[in-house]
Amino acid sequence: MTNDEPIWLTPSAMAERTGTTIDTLRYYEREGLIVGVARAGSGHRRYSEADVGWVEVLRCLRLTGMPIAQMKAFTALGEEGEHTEPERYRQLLAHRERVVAQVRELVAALVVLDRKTAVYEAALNAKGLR
Amino acid sequence: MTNDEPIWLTPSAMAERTGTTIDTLRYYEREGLIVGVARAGSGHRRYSEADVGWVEVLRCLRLTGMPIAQMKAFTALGEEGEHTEPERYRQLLAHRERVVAQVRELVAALVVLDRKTAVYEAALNAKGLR
DNA sequence: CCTTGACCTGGCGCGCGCTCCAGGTTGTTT
DNA sequence: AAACAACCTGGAGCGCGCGCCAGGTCAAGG
Repeated sequence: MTNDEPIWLTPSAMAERTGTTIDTLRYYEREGLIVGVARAGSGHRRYSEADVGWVEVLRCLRLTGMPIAQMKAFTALGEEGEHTEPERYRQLLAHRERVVAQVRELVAALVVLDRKTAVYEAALNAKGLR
Repeated sequence: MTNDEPIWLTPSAMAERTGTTIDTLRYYEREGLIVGVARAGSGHRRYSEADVGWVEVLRCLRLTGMPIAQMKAFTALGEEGEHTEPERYRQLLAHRERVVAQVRELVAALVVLDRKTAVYEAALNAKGLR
């Protein structure tokens, strides 16, 4: 086992890896969305690969519109232990359904927008043809 | 031509029809997103069917993430006259592309979430089987 | 030894999109 | 006539999700 390579990430590296910012990472940690971040002797954060994975999950949840408060609850469950797995699973499935609904809503909106663009196309064609 | 039936809508009826709130409608009007709303002698708003159609477009734009400022610009173009049609068309197409990108992002996030749920399923199954 | 830059904590600020409130008018119902 | 609901204007307030800044520490390079 050799682990003298940079097996961890600095805050800036972490931000780049996960497509976030340092400020957001600190904010999430303060809110309890990221727990157990290691520290160097200097007090500087040292993110593990596991942290990367977790932040990627967090990003998915945010991107799909989950409020911070809910992400907090979800994270807290994870901290409570294995016995909360069924509940976490349930929450994830519920959120998944919301995301599917979002997609449907977006697609429906696209249809409306397309009707609107069609009107413009017709108008512009009419001008072209006259 | 008979038009003594309720050919227009009161603010509350409008809110219900378009799935918004009275406050939002007033806000949009103040921001210039809705123009030329008729008034009764009392000063009360009287929305037309054309208004309904326009608000539905506005809702689609908002639902798909267009900022108010951009909707404002789009509306202003419409007020400027027919010669802005090509530009409005262009903006609509550009926005359409952003929406498609959003959908793709959501779907990608769904995939990640599904991987996560799969982990829970595996864990829960393992428990069930032991 | 001095500079430079990445990082620390704590907390304030902010843009967005509403949402709500006060204080007043209108118009319908009983 | 009195009550009640719906509407008006102008403006303040708010929740969210960060972003930003001051003032200080730490580590490495020249």
